[in-house]
Amino acid sequence: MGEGKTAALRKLALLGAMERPLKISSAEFAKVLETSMQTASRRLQELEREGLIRRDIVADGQWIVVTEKGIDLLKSEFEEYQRIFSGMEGNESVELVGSVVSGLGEGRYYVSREGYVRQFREKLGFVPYPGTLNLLLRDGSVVLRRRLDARSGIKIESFTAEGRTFGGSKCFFCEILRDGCDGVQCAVVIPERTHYPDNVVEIISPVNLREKLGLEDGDELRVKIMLS
Amino acid sequence: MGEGKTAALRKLALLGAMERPLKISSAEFAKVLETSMQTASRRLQELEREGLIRRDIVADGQWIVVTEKGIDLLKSEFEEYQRIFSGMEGNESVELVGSVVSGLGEGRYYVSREGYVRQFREKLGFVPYPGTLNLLLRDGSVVLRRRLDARSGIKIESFTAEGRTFGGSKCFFCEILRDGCDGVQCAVVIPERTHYPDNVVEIISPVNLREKLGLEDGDELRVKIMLS
DNA sequence: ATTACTAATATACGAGTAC
DNA sequence: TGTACTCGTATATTAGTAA
Repeated sequence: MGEGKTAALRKLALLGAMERPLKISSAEFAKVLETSMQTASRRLQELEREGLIRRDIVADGQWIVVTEKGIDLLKSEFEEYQRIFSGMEGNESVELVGSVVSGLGEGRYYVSREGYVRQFREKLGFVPYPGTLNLLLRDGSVVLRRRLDARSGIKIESFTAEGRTFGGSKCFFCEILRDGCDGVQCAVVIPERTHYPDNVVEIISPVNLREKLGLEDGDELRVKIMLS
Repeated sequence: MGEGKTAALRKLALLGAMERPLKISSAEFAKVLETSMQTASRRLQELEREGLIRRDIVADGQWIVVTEKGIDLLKSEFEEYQRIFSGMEGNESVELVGSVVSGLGEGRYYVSREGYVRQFREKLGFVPYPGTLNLLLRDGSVVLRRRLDARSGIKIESFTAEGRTFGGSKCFFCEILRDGCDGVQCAVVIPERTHYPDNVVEIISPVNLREKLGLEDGDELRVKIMLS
């Protein structure tokens, strides 16, 4: 019936077992969890075995207190919910992991077109080094990246020049999560092309990131992308 | 491995499926949940069957969006966590359910003692009707009531009069959750006696609650007790 | 009353398979 | 590639029992 281990821990916390020892019997706890007495008893054993609660068994029940480790576990779930519900109104970020790959040199060409450069300077506040740092996303990050699809980001308009059309894109400020990268302005650029792969992100920055960070193809990189 | 249904729903929400349809395959979702592809697939079926998500299955995956019902479920879990963690710093409350029972008339005697009345007036802001409304707590509420043990409440000092000692107690403001009870000042009184039963609460109020609410023995009543 | 076994049964999981 | 079966096995649950 219940949802298992953390649900049990959560109920104990709700009953105040984080603040002080809580006196409760397995039968009473079973009613709280809406399960059998045996399962309630077993849950308490499990939680104790995993160091999430401390118990003192007495004749007519047990005194229970949630440990630091237990509180940490609850906190991490709480933080997930905070991200879910506060993320809806703004300042949110996504962390992606991927490995450095060489593009086809296309990035270099596109990023330095005058029509783009002017918009980058005005909307991002910097003129990018002519070239993009391409990241091939790891499994889990591909799905996370799709969060960007829901966001409008910073719009870069399409324009015509040299007798052709250069498509629009959207940008998100980001941060390379690596030592010596604090304060380096970066952004991911996501072209609006309908058939753009979803397992790659292109990063631009005023500096040559590849050189500054000594990156080789295949190196893993972690990027924090601002959704707001 | 995972924690089941709501954990799956939570992950979907974290991937942004509350805001817009999320494209994901069972295999990808399996990696997020750290489980098998089959289980991931089954989870999505279950969530759909229970109306927590809506699905659109296409050739290369599925589009998923969390329904209103799903959002409500997540919200209710989020609120539990908020109660756990914000409750720690103050303005918290506990809702108890119990049935009205007749006391032994003791309440009437004690509550009207001058030494108590003076303190009630000063510390609670009202002079109670001479008599207490006794609630025999329901199963689940007995455990919840123990949260009051962790709180100091509003202290009523012991005193001597009529050649004997009248023991101390602590009070908590409360609110009767029933129509026509808005704004009626109430408080629960918990004597300090060591052998006081834990399945009963005594409520005082400037008015005769029994009469005002037309209560009979056995009627169920819901009370919201302020812990701060 | 408790907690916590044991053993029978119910449920959940994941490899294999179909489409 | 996908989703979603089946089916053998692992895990979870609970009635009964012991202490």
